[in-house]
Amino acid sequence: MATPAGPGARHHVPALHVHFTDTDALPFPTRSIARGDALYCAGEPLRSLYTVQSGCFKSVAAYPSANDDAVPHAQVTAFHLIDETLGLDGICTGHHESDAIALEDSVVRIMPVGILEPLCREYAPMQHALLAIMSAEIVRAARLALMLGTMPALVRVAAFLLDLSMRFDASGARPDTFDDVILPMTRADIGSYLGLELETVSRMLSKLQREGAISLHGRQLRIVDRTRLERIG
Amino acid sequence: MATPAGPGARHHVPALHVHFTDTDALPFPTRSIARGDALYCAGEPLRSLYTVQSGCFKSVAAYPSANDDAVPHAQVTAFHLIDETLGLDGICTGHHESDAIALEDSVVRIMPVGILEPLCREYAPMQHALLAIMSAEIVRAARLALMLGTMPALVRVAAFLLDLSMRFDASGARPDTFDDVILPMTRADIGSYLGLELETVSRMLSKLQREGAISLHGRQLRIVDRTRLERIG
DNA sequence: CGTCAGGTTGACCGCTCTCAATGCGGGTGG
DNA sequence: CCACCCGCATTGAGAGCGGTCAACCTGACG
Repeated sequence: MATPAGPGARHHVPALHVHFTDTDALPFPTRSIARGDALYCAGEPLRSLYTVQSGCFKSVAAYPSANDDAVPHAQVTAFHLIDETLGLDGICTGHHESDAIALEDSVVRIMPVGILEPLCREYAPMQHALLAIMSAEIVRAARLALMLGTMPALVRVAAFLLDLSMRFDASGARPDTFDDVILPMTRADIGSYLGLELETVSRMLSKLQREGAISLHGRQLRIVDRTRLERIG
Repeated sequence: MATPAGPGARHHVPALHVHFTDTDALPFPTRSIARGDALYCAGEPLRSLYTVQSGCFKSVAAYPSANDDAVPHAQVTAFHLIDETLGLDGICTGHHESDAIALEDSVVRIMPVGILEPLCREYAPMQHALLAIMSAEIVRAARLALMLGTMPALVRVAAFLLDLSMRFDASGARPDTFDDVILPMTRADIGSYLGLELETVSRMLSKLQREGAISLHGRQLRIVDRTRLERIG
């Protein structure tokens, strides 16, 4: 690897979901979404990008089975925590490519696309930030693909927990300490995201707990031995 | 799926690797790369984006194993055909996240990043095109992840062949008919991209041939029964 | 003609999926 | 307050897909 870095080097790009710090001053409107409701659905015309102010979302991409299965494969393609941006996948077609579902009662800041492009033409830092966010999203998706293509289940789960805890910590929104996280999604969501069945996720979590890397009660997760977890993931 | 579409609907976003049509008039310089050489390597500072004028590339992402394996997992994350753009993953960090290796003797058009952002601020269509390309790359990577997470080997290989043939056709560069393609990459490259071992790729190709969907001799591929292939992939 | 990279095919085994049973917690209504 | 239910989670047993190892084949090239 050409980028030298210390332990935990894999995560030297922690802010994969970058946020629009420069727009904090701008009076964008907000919108509240109840747990389980959709912020937008696949196929809808793209009206805005959204930044999570509170709560949490998952992006679900549906896959039209060629031979009209009644079960058109679907997969969670991303989780979006506080300060992270949703809707980027819709820019290319002008339509959303996935559903965005709230995992908790949530609030988002609305950035209409019609305003966004002219804004970026005026403010170079804003343009740069948008490009950086999109590029980071490309990198994030590519790493996910890499993980799904090459890593065994235990490694995927461990890496997922590390990534999630870092992002929760970055958001600074939780009273949780660095090592305490409440998982906002179900085992099925995690499994879908990682390309595993929910039973496999559960088994790997149990295994990590037996090995002393984590402790968990339901969705309450504590990272007991981060070093051990990093060695695995 | 909310977007209605005819057969082959999955590929209703054929131009996943969009190209800069609006810049054709601009006198960007070009560079030639010999087969097997690197256009850039991971970790290098991002100087330019590149559009393929002739030839073909693969992007290879290296993954630093936590416990310094001598074998730091690596995976092909993309193939880049004519008119498709390389280097987008480096915008977020200012450094390339992957190696770009030429699969044939190739020529690229060079677009310095220092010029790109000011240019996009002046020309709205160009800005829009760049955002569209990056968004499309996000969608492409997410779909790859989806496929690696949910599809069995035969489906992955079939979908890959369909995707590749469409992109070759879109480039219009080959004398090949729609159904004739010369695969520029090895079985190992395909396997790495699809999260499979090269033996599995070979087996799936043989199976598709036995079933009459394709015929292949080495890297010369002919799609005999596209409908059948689409039913699988 | 030998060598070597790339490709094909076979046999075996392990990881993960599948199916199924059980456990757990938080609601709601009797 | 308890019974019941329902979504979610855990755990086990068995099967299958794909990884692994190995042998062999093919074609290009010196």
